[in-house]
Amino acid sequence: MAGPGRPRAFDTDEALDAAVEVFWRRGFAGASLTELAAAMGVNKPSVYGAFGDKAQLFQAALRRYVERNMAYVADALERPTAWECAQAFLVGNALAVTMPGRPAGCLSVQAIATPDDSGEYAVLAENRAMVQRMFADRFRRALADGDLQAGEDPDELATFLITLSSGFAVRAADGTPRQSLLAMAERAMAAFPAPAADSRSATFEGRH
Amino acid sequence: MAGPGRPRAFDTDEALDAAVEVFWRRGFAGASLTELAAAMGVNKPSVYGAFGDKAQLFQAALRRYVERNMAYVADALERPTAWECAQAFLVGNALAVTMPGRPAGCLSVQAIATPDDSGEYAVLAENRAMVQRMFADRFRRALADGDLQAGEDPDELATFLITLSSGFAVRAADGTPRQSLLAMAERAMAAFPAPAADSRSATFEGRH
DNA sequence: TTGTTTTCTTAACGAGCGGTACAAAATCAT
DNA sequence: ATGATTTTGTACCGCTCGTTAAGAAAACAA
Repeated sequence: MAGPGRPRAFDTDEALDAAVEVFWRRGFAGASLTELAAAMGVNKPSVYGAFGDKAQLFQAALRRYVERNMAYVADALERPTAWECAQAFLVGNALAVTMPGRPAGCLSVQAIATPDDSGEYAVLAENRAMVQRMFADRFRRALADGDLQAGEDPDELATFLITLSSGFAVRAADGTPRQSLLAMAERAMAAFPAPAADSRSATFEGRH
Repeated sequence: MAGPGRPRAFDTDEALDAAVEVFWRRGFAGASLTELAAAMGVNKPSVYGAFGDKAQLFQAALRRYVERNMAYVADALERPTAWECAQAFLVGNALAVTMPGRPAGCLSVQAIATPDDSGEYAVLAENRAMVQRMFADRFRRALADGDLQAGEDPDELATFLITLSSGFAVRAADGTPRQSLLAMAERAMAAFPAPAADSRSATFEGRH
């Protein structure tokens, strides 16, 4: 496995995890390479050698974040009904943005406030749009399955979920406690069509 | 009115309006004093002379923004019922964050992504908290008036509204069109207690 | 050993940042 | 006119940013 040349003196996976943490707390522009390199336990030129420039490092960190801290999305998409799918997403998001011992909020929402800073805003917006598309497709399938009543707009329902989760991220960063977000997830589900008559009261029990 | 000294060569009100626009588009950290001064049509030392440092300029811009672009909040708080109040707020917010010819999103949400940049994050979080408190108080009064059914939590309802509006701001900045946000406002109101039996279907008509 | 290759450390680069010194210019009061 | 006072324009300060040049150090292959 090892070719010629001096071996790398740090674990790139651990270093990337540390970078995720810093980007999560500080955002893209707010995270300086000095702070990043220090948190990663590595000198700045080694960061460039291993990950490329700041934008590439951020995108690697975003990928890592998605697969490590947004697993609840894939989880929700596999639920049998559209209603359970939506509920699992909102609850999973509320939990994810209020994880004890991790930065409050969502890297994908908080990392960049405003457009034009570079291309990074587009990367995050595309990430949000992708998640939205996945739920819209799921709801389209639910419509075909008859699991969602005809006349409902799958795109509108997906937008509803992503908008709520974006709000959750902002509020979590403001310090809103987990329980408040879970209560809002439950309330919001009252606006989701066709509670399917059975699952609604049961699934929230014992959660808070 | 005019004391001694050379008279100011620019209109401070117009200059502040220009600063609002820049902070709104770029955020606090993203707006450089060079860009601010250029947009204000003023040299940098004159900005300091008229407004103080960047933080003070930002707070003046925020105050201006609140009174010029968040009038829908005071408007909503004066509605006769809690339900109409909530609906007016969500619709007003959806319209405000998608104003044609103005930056998409909300200055109070977008301007600062992450804490610790200085004290500015706290200023904005306090602004959001204040609005939330105003609605919680309004809903407490509604409870006393019997306008909101007993057992409802005014703080939870207020948090629900602010969370939605934060989500609206993020989504608007992503390019979500006004109609989508209005549809979400209407949908979210299905989760708001006690539609009061009369007003719900009527108030949304002719809006989109 | 002697290259070859890769990573390491140190130190610095140019650019842009928020903020300011300084003197010329424009107004008031006397 | 003559100060006193305030704003204006220019030019600059120290600092931090992302990024890189340069050489020492550590592995492999011959």
